[in-house]
Amino acid sequence: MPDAPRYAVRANVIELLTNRASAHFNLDASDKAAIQTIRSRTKALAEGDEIVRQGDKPDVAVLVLGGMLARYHTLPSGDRQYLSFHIAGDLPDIQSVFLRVMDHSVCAMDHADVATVPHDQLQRLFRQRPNVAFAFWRLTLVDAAIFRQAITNNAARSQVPRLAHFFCEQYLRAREAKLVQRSSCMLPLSQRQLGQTLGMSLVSVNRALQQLRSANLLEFRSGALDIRDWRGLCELADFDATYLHVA
Amino acid sequence: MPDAPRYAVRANVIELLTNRASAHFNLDASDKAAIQTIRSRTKALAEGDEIVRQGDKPDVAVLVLGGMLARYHTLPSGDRQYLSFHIAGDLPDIQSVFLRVMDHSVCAMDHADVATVPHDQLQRLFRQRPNVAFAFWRLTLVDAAIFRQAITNNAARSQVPRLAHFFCEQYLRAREAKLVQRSSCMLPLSQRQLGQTLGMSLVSVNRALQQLRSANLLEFRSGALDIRDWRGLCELADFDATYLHVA
DNA sequence: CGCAGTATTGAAATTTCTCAAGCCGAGTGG
DNA sequence: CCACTCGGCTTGAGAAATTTCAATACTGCG
Repeated sequence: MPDAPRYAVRANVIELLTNRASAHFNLDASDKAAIQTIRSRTKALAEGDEIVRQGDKPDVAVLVLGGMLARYHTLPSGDRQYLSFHIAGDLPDIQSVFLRVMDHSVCAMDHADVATVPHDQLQRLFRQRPNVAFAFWRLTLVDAAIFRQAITNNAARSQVPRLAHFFCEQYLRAREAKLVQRSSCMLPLSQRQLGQTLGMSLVSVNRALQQLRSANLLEFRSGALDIRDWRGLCELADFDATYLHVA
Repeated sequence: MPDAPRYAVRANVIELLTNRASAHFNLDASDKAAIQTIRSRTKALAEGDEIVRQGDKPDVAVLVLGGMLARYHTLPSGDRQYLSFHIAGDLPDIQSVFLRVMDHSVCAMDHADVATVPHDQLQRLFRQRPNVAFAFWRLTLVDAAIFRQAITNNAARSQVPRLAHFFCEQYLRAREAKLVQRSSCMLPLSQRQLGQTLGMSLVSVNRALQQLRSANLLEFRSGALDIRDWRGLCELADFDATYLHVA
């Protein structure tokens, strides 16, 4: 028997999809009804499980129900570059509906539950319901805006602000998904993985973390991020949430 | 009277749009006919002209007819981080159809000609012709894939391969747009701007360039890139074109 | 209890940046 | 036509940031 459920799984699929889509485009009743026709399969993942790999040609897309997934490039050295992290309600590989070959991989950072939705169902839905298509299109556009910000973060900010900016983003996205409890959210990354996200060495991550801690801006340990001084953190990070295009 | 045209301008709009869209999704005759109803305004830009700025809420999108545009973030220091460069056929800010506020700016790197297309026309077109919507959606997804690659390039590759990778990408995209002539393409960036793209100092760019030159891989000067050894360059850069999702 | 993976620390090695000066080529005005 | 200027390119060298190496804790789990 699989692990005990860490959160309600089944039946969430439609609700998550509908909520997420509604947040991005005005949907009417028929749009929502159309989303209800989607049929998916849920699946439990263990830490490190790869759900799709660079080079694959999947015929389903993944919806995160709980836990955290990551997208990453695999370098010839075998090293990873993490690109983004995904929480409940995200569709980390929805681009695969239109881009046949995966240019990156997707894995679970921790236990996670996902639903897989066949591409053809999604494409049919998008074809019949332009509003729904626009909603998910917008989702992928916000995704791209986040990637742009990551370019700037990795290329133009020095290490401490860079790390701070990353935390701001994760925290705000978690809050948006109602996954923040008392100023803290799940963030199951090791310092090494943080380094593979931000282009920093493990040692540098460690030292940057200490600075953030000792400035009393946040705590980060055992897979959770706890914000102590949001204002201060944003200021240090030069964080402006516009690019997340919330609301 | 404006500058003499450096390439055919008018009338290209529909052709460029149709070609670009067809490259991304199978269009039938009615789809193409619908694209023909698009009405646009053409505009000549001088080097440095900003066409939209971070924070703007534009109601038109831009199609590049000739020359080169760039997208960039402006940092609080006033410094720029370039995000991507765009050539004939590209729609650098099509995301603005669905994301109201610009999270970055767009400027001309050189003389450029563009057409502006009202958002509402595009949205109407997408609503009536799902295939066309899918084509342009896919375009934005390739864009995102390019951003992902830039994250990896800036964060995980050392300076010489990083610069090499950037050149590979620009060259291949130019070739795709039929803008390569005898192994060379336009690339009107100064070394400083190259640095603001790749997160390198001007001096580092200069030294990395010298290495690429002396290894006989390429020439780069006065706004043009000339490839001498494509194989060698790709190898050095660890360049794999999959992410451009050509064809 | 002990292993394995992760975190922490110090110090040397390396990369990269900054500063500063000289060069070169295109455009300008005398 | 030439001196002048300006921006971009090139070069050297010291300063700073960052990585690597290596050794030592710490922690959760079997």
